[in-house]
Amino acid sequence: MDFHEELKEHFFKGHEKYLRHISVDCVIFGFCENELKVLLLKAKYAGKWALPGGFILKEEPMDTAAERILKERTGLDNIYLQQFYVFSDPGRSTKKINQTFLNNIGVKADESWMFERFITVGYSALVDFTKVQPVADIFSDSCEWFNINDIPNMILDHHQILNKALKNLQAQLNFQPIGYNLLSSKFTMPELQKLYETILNRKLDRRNFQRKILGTGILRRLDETKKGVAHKAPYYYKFDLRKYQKALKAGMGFEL
Amino acid sequence: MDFHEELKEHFFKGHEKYLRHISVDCVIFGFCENELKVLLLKAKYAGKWALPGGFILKEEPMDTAAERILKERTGLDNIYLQQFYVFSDPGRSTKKINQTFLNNIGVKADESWMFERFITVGYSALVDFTKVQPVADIFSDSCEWFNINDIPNMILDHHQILNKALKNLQAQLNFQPIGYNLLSSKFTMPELQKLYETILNRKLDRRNFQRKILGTGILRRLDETKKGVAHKAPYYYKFDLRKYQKALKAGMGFEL
DNA sequence: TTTTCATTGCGTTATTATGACACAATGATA
DNA sequence: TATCATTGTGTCATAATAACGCAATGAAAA
Repeated sequence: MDFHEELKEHFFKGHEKYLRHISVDCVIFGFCENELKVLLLKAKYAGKWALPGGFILKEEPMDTAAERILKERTGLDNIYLQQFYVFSDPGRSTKKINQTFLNNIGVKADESWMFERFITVGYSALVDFTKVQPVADIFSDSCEWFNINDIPNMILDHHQILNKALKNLQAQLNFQPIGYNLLSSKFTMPELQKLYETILNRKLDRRNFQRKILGTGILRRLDETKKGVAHKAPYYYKFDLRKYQKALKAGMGFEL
Repeated sequence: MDFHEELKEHFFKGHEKYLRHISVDCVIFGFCENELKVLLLKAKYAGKWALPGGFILKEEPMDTAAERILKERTGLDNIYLQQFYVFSDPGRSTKKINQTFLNNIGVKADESWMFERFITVGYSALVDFTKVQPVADIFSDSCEWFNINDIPNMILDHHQILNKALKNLQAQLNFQPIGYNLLSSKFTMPELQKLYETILNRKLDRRNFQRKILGTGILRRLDETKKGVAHKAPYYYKFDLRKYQKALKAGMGFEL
């Protein structure tokens, strides 16, 4: 099926495949070069950016839909993913954008399930930046990482969704271990601290941070140190998966 | 419009009024006689109980839908209400219950938007028990309070929804003031403590509790004491609304 | 009237957690 | 070989927390 056929199919038959009025939008966080990043799509004809999103198949669990979307945009499986809020403004509709879209590919349409109001469930994902291969979807020209402090214009309420996701992430940081999903398998203490500082958007005391993190017992220090740094070499650490999972479930009273 | 007509209208025309596939379910918490209660409806023909729920009008914000449902079941306005989770199992459908329901009122039906899969958004409400007048809806025989530790059989995943709401409430207790919505306007310290103990399901030290709660500054002690108790009379307190609201927004680092 | 007793208000103390900071060790670069 | 940014480890004062003591209250029992 060629591109036009696929699009027409989606606009005029999509409601036979997907649930109406409900969508899923993903805020995909990555960490790179000491900066917190978010993966965005450039919506065709909207001239604005958008969160990776999609719809729920009629027999599909919502979490699975989010995983599917994540997999399509990043190539990643088995990702830490959770819903964080539902956005339901009655004005949430991409009618104008989608009509322009159809117009530009030479299709006149007054009606489509895609023009209707959508309630969207926000999902938050934490991924290993280095393992992601961004892939655009059929509504988008490109798929790129953006610094959290340098977000472009976005369609609809996507900026609000992003903000809520960030606040959610910040709040979680005090109760749950986070780094496992955002860092590579081994990392140094300064790297982990930078991650926390970036998410919380404030400086932390190096020594107190180390004491508290190690106090939780979720880290295992390796005998290996980082090579090629022009100063004392920091140790590498790994997460102790067993204790990490335990801390995830039990939560950890934790004040940074 | 009589009862039958109203029901048939709902089953066969409801989708013109409401969004398909989406519902809202409310976990309504009250506090009475030192026990945490939840308001449930007895679903006709299901023989089981259910959370008060409903649907979203096509042009209605979801929060407004939840408020509307709450108002209809309790008579209350301006209630503390928040979404806490979305439940989306593909098997979430009241098809069987609703078909029995229609059958019993003499209507044969193979198709109705009400038979389809529903994704439901869970809302949690905190209300003043003494002000509630429980009212059943057209799908229910009765509307009653249940002790949180003595919940009857419930339809679908409503038990899971209730559990999630309770966990959510417990988690909030450490960061946000709660009592204002659940207690009458004036109350004693032991009453407030009982509320906390009931929600958290564990004993708290009387003296430490008082120190911490007062430390937040959200309470104002009245000059009045409780009358007619066979021991030292406790003072009455009120919430300092200004500081209470402030604490709601800012959160309060708080460990019980 | 007096005594009893469960409960309250207000307090103390030991322990633990937290924030702020000092200092020697490291290892590539100058 | 000296320099220097950065790391590992430790200290100390302060704040928060848990555990508990004791006198005061006031209706009910004696």
